[in-house]
Order: sequence, then structure tokens, then C-alpha cells
Amino acid sequence: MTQEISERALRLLKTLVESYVREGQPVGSRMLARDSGLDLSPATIRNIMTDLEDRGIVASPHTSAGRIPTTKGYRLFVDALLTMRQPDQAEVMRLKSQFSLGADVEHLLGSASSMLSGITRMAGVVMAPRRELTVLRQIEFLPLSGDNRVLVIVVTNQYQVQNRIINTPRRYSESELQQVANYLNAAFAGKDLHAIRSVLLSEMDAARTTMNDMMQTAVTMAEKVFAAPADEAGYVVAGQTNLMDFAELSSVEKLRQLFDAFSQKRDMLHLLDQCLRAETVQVFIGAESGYKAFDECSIVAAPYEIDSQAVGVLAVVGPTRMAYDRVIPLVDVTAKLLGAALNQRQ
Amino acid sequence: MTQEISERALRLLKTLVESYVREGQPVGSRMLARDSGLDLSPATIRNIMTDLEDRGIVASPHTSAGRIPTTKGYRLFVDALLTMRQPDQAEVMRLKSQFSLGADVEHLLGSASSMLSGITRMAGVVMAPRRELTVLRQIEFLPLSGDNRVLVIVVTNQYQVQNRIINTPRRYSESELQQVANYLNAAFAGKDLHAIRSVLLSEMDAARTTMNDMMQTAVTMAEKVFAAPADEAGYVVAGQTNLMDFAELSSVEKLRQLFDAFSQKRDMLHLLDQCLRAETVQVFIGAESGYKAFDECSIVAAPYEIDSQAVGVLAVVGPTRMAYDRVIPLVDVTAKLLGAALNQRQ
DNA sequence: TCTGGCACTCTTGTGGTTAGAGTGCTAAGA
DNA sequence: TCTTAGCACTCTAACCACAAGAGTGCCAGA
Repeated sequence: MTQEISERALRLLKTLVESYVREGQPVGSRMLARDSGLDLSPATIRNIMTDLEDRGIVASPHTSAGRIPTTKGYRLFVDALLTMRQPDQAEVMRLKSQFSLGADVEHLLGSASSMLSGITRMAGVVMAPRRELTVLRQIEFLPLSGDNRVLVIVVTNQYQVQNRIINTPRRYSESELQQVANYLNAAFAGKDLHAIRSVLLSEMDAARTTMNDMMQTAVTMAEKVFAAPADEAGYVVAGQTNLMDFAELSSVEKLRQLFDAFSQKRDMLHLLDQCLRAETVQVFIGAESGYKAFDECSIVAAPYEIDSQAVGVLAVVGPTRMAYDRVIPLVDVTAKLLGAALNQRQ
Repeated sequence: MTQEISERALRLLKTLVESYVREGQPVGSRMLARDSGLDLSPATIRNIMTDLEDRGIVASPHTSAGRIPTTKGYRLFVDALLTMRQPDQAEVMRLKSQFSLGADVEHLLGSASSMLSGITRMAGVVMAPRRELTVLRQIEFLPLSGDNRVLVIVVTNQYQVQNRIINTPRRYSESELQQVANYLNAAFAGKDLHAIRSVLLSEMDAARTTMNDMMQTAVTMAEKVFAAPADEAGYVVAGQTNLMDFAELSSVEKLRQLFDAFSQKRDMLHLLDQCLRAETVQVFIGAESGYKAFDECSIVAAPYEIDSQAVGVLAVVGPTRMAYDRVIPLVDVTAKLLGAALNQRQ
């Protein structure tokens, strides 16, 4: 029952998936007999297919159609049967050149996203670097003329700049703020924001007793700045509309769910977040992602790194019927290129 | 030939548009006879409709369907026949309360956008305040440790903060930069960015001859900051997917064009830009917008103001068959509320 | 100028038919 | 025991015909 799947059954599955991905049509026994190179009659192949169907690896839309892979079938294919098609050197160079050098972080994310979507003809998604994983480079305070507000400027490792306006209990002079900034820079520059937050939490108690006024102010202000409000990192989507061209998604209802998922962001972010810890390319096939909107989609995602630390994730979203052999290496290389481009901004 | 349209023809048109907007079905003569309150037989009404059809005000999809308004018909309706339905006070208050007070500009734009889409069940678009129309409040320079780059922080009237990193020919000390900032603040604070740019242009020449070193530096730097790169203001879209529910847009091809237009931004921005100069609510019906993607859509747009100066535009995009009587006042009031919320941030 | 009547047109939905594709099963062959 | 040929069966897709329903256009009479 839980017997091994025979070598030739796998071979047939491979041919079937490849053909289905290419043609978009259910694959019949005749075609498999011709294309698999196995020298078996269609009848034999039908027997094997019945077996694969019993195991839930392929399915037929109706009696007189051929077979198509199920989620489980794609999974098997991706895990065991896939022969990757590395993008050729020229293509990689072309991608590389599209990351315009001087550009700021936002632009780089945007480029990566539209490159992914442009080259795969599916949707590209690039999550912004997780704020709490980036490293503080510099913090400055700017008194805003007119009231008790202070503009805080946080510069993180790749010259990403973040602003926040905080309200202060009283008015601070420029030199006071300068002192505070100096203190915080000395204490925290080079640390990642996550670490800073935990240090701050433990110092909040100490502050009242052992610290001088200035340091107390510094800690309180820093707390306001770094107490990220559950910091929902954003992401950039490109080529959403490419998904409209796929027959399997052409029901308006499905598309709507999908686009809603993109704009709600929550589920998508949750999914991408899982890949942050993953080090390598991840593939979610169909319902594997666990979100209804992505039921008929596959997501190929890879983390990208700044200073050898995975800080964000980029992905391609398309129909389950996608050319995994081409897309997976492409996502991989794009992640590396994006990382390289970000690091070059040092 | 170019005779006036009779009173009762207009009355019928009004009934027709209202019915069509409500039901989404072509309107026949029987229904008009019943609902118009004119006490005419269907046959008479048919005569009148033939007349309106000759004038291009209504059309019939095919012989045995009723009539639907053409673009010209909607235009006539909106310009001359529309009785506005002001949103009731409770609804306005509810909207008002949704602009969370402390929020930053981005959030306010986002709220406005989703309010528009939520309440109209169509797509909401809010253009960000045009950078060159906002007023400079404060400018500061921050030397970035390590190289010749300088972070420039520009605070404009509603505490919108913009960052830009510029490369400088040599390294400047903090006090030098402070001097430069002081000079620029004194010279330019309170002016709008557009004015600043023109002053800068004329001073570039003078700089070489009459100014001291510091002022020269200041002007050159400011030039780098304010030489906006054709400043493509952004916008926020919400509820795109609502548009999928409308029967007249349910062809995937149409939807694709529409969504592409949203993400390309160019055409949409161009359209919104026209409304910036308009002072009042603008309605583009169907092909009037001049962009193919919006052929079957209407756009109701209104500018919003900061410090009594129109700086941005918000809009609702939906099918031509929309409840203009409800949407127009709603867009109007939302623009005013957004302006108020932005001004409150002073 | 308005209206009733009537023929005409066009859409929509239904049922029936056919061709094509591909399967499942059975029985025979290696 | 595995493979294969043959055949009946099922399901889809496309096409046609037909009828019902809606609404028009036009004509003749009030």
C-alpha cells in the first residue's frame, strides 16, 4: 500500500508535469507513451496512472480528460524530479545592470519586484527589509520650531532613513537634544533594532535610580522611537495583472480573492516572514501556503541579505502550473543580486 | 435639428438614468411610462426615445432591449438634471472620526482612500500633496559618518518629512552645514517649493560673483535638493477589487487595462493633476477622460487644500453607471475632511 | 399630437445531436 | 505476473433548432 513509487512511474510523472506546465492541457496516456521515452503502450500507462491517481498524485478533471498533477504531485516533482534551468550568464548580467547603482532602497525594491514580474510574466513581491533586523547607524533629533514635537531621524545600515515625530513632555534645546543623540549613538550604533529594543526594556527600570537626567531623557525618547508599533513591514508588488492571463485564475472571483490578499498584506507578510528564517528558496504549492486566496497559486520565495543577515524576502506568485525549473533559480539569483545591490550602498 | 430638448424628454432621461443606475438593466418604454409620472403611453415614449437616440443621448444595446444612457446622456444628466443627495450628518461625523488625529500624512491619505472605497464600494484614489506646492518649514543637513554624503531633511508645512541623500564634492563639518541650513531657512522658510526652485535658478548665476563661499555652497546644495526629478507625486489606491463586482467591467481584459492604469500611475496622475486647478468637484464620464483604460469608467475627483491652497486631489473611480447623486457630494465632503485633518496637524 | 395594435427583431435558455478525446475493463499474449 | 490490444463507456464542446420573452418601429385612427 505505502509501497515505493516505481522509477518509471516517477519518470512518467516528470513527463506529465513538464507537458502540463508547457501546454496547460490535461495529459493523456497516448501523449505520455509518445513523449516519455519509455516504450510502453498507452494501456500500460493507463494502469500506472490509475495507480498514481489512487495515491493522490495526479487527478483527472473528468472521465474523458487526461491527468493533471495534484498539489502532492507538484510537490513530488519539485522535491525529487526537477532539473533546474539556470538562467544564462547574459540574462544574469542584464538583470544586474537593471539595479541602478545610486538608487535608494525603495527604488531597489521596486526594481527587483518589476524584474521578477517582467521576466516570469507573473507577480513579483518584494518585502522591505524588516526594520528590527537592520542595524542602527546613526540617530539624530531635530526640534521642530513651534511646539514640543521632535523629529527623530534614524539612519540604518544601508542608508535607509526613517523619520518619526514624537511628542515630548517639555521643550528641549538643540544642545540638549544633541547630547541625547550623542549618548544614544555611542550606546547603540552598530546594534540591530531588535537588540536595542531589548536593552531599552531592561534599562527602563534602571533609569529611574542610577541615571542622570540626560540619560533618563535619552532612554525615554529612544523607547518612544524604537517601540515599533508591531511594525508591519511593507512590500512592493509588481505585475499583479499578469496573473489575469492565466486560464486557471480567470474566474473573477478567484482573482478578487487574490488581489484582496495582496492589498490586505497581512497573510502575504505572514507567509513571507516564514521564509526569512529559511536561508534558501522556499516553494509553497497550492493549498500548502494555508491561505485560501493562494489555493490555486504557487509562491516561490527567497530571503535576501544585508551584511550577511537575512533581512527581507522576495517572491514570485503565479499559478501552480508554473515553470518551476526556470522560476526557482531566477528567484534565487534575484535575491542575491538585490542583496549585492543593497550592500554596495555602504 | 439642433432644437432644444423638450422638458418632458429631459424628465424621461432623468427617470431613465436613475432607473438604469439602480437596476443595471436597459430601460424600456413600459417602465418609463409607469415611473416617470408623465402619464404618457409607452408608444409616445418610444417616439421620444427615438428622438433622444438620434441625438446620441441614449442608445440601445440591440433591437429588443430598452435604452441605456450614452456618455453624452450621463453628461447631460450630471450637468442639468442631477439632484444631489447630501450624506446625512451622522455619516459625515462617522467619516470625520475615522481620520485618526495623531496620524501622519501617509496614514491620513490611506484612511481617506479606504473611506472613499469603503463607502462607495468602488475604488478610492488619493494623490499625495504635490511636493512643489507645499511650503518649506525647515531644512536641516546631517553629515553621514564615513564619507562625503549628506542627509538632507526637508520639513514642509504639514510636518511632512522628506529625506534625500546628496553627494557633496568635499566633506563638510557639522558647523558648516549648520550655517548653510541657517542661511537657507532664513531665506526660504515659508516659501513654497516651486517658488524656491525659481529663486534658486536665478541665483545660480549670481552665486559665482557676488556671494561668499558659504552662500555659494548653500545655493548649490539647495539646488541639488529642490531640483525635483520631474517629481512624480504618488497616490494611494484602495478598493481596486471592488471594481471586479461590476458587470460592465467583468471582462478580464477591461479589468486588466484598468488595473494596469492604476499601477502605471502616469495617466491617472495626469488626470488628477487637471483637477488640481479646478477648485471644485470634477466628473469625467466614460471616454471623456481621454484614456482608453477608463473608457467604461467615470471618475469623480475633488482637490483638497492645505493652508487654503489646493495641493492634492482625491477621487472615486467606478463604472459610468454609478450613483452620481450620492458619490459627488461624498467626494466633496471627504476632500474637505481630509484638508481639515491635514491642517489640524499644524 | 397621441395612442393602440401588430409585425418584427434580438436575446436567452433549453434540448438534442454529434464528433472527439480518453478512460476502464477484459481477455489474450509474453 | 506484467503487458497489450480492443472495445464499450463517459464526458466535453460545439452546433443547431426552437420557443419564450422583451421591446421596438411603424401605421392608422382618434
